[in-house]
Amino acid sequence: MRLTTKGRYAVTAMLDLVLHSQNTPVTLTEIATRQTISLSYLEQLFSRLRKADLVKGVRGPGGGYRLRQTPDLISIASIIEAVNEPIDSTKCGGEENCQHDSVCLTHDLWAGLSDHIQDYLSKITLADLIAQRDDRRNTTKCSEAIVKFDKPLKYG
Amino acid sequence: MRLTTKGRYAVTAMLDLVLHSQNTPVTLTEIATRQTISLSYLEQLFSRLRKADLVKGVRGPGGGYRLRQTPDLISIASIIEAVNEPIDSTKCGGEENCQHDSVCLTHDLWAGLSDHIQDYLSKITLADLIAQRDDRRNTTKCSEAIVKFDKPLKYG
DNA sequence: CGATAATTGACTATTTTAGTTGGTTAAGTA
DNA sequence: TACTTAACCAACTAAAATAGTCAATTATCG
Repeated sequence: MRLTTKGRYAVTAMLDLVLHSQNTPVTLTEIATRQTISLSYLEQLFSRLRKADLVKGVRGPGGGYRLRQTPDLISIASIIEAVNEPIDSTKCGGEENCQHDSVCLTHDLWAGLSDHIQDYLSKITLADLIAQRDDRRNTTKCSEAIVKFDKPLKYG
Repeated sequence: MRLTTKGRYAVTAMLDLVLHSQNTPVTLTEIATRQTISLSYLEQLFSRLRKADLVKGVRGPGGGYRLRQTPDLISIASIIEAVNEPIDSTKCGGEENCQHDSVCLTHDLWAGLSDHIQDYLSKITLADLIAQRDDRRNTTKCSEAIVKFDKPLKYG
């Protein structure tokens, strides 16, 4: 699992989507202006997020994007995986010329690390991040408009 | 802490350096041919590794590179940090316009993740990887020439 | 002195990331 | 039906990071 700014953009956008989800879908234009990410780049990212079944696009006026599941079911790992190309860790996978040299050793290390991060991020969901935010709001001076979830949100 | 192929190259090269360290320094040309990394790219990487005091260059015939410390004192984290640009995680650090929005939340997440990986990789040393390799050699069919450390190696 | 190999810097190529442009398609609204 | 909205799509450009090339300098060994 690679960690680049691309995944970070995707997580930011998804978080924005959740935080501003009322019963109506959230448009990419809104997210773009709020998070200062270019609309077209968001389109690329959401194309992948949609294909990974994390979000659902709703066309036409009043349209936008909506989560497919509740935020507690969407892990950070799944978001990052969705936007990144699958990694090619099969360089010396099971080949017969494998000599357990430094290439192989590094491969093992990276695979282990990847698993580790994967494990870590798969246990953190969008809901966790929001809960963390709510915890903080009490102790900080930040005066952000509170997004209330007084009505049950639509998903899928 | 970013995880890219650059750090992976650096770790691979450092591992190769350790595995082929007799009492004489190891040249970049050797590492380049063994690991199929371009010499000039290795030069760039080792320039940084040297500035981070992980290796020491020895000029002239019979020269090459040598570890500064014993392999059990060189963590994977230190290698990756050495070759990567310091990350600019100060986008919304302590600014007054911080609203704990999704940008901030993602920042917190990333910072936490970075710490986590840092912690994980700082506990793995080059010596650990070699030990892992030695464990494996007994159970595999690989017939790599064994690098014996029958003489104490020079460092620094 | 001559060969070796690090050291340095400028420069090029490739890939990834990010953004732009210009459409089409679906759905809601007047 | 016409118009607007906003997803969806594809080709293209720009910027950045990664990877590699080339040429020169410097230290050291024989």
